[in-house]
Amino acid sequence: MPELPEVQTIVEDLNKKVLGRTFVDVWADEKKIIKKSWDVFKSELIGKKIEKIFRKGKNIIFNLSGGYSMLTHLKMTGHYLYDNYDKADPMNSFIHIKFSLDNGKVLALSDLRKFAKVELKETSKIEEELEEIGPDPFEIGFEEFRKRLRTGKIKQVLMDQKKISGIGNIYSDEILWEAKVHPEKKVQNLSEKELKEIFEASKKILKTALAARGTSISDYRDTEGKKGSYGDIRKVYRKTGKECPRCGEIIEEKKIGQRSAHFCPLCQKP
DNA sequence: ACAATATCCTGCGAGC
DNA sequence: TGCTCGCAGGATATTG
Repeated sequence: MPELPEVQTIVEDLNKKVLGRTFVDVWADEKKIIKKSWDVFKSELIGKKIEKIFRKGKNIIFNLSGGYSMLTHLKMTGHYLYDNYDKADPMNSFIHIKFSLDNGKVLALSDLRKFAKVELKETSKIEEELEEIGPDPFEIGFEEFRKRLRTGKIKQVLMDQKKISGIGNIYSDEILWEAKVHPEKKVQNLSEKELKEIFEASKKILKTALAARGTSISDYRDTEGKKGSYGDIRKVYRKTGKECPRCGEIIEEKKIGQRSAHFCPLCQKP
């Protein structure tokens, strides 16, 4: 599922490929992904030029001409595919939206589970929406990071986009393993040292994953339909029953909230 | 005010 | 072999 490293990779690719292009047509077979009337969406989008593409948390925002912006969230299984992507991979075959561009090429949105969200609104309204989303670990220093966490189980808090954005289930597991902190530990019970470790681990893991172009254990693909390689070097996520790469203990899995957490019971004591 | 739970969706792997 | 069933999960809505 796309988290910060995957979304950032996509945004960088999109900036190289579709920045400055104008939408000439749009097609969809699953119109519920669009949050407003299809006819209105289509008529508002066509003719708009892509002036800027950026990321806020896990959201991708296209600033368009005419004071409009398109906000997209890929949720679990969404990914963008551009022009000549890898069609041999079945994961790239769940295409529900196709944006036709003025260079004759197509930007498509593939989404197996159809959870993705596409919103087209005035830029000021989109900006209001984005204010709800907290900063990612690269945008703040340690003091701000600590201030934003406050209470709750650390894994859940790390995944709360209002507090800190960009981190989901995969990287929260990896970050907490790196920082040697149990996922169920309460924020208020964490030492200064542990909080600092978590903050530093957040940046380290996300940076490493970005360099690997993300994690593609299940569904994530880049705009060419290619996989990222962080899955090959991950330590704990979906490694239940395997040995901890640091101490050799068997990795455990536990439901925290509705999410599965993977951790080493020896390195990450409760 | 906050936290726990249900909801959306569909391919896949496990189990019979 | 082929079926059924439950799981995966981000964010939001709903309930406690």
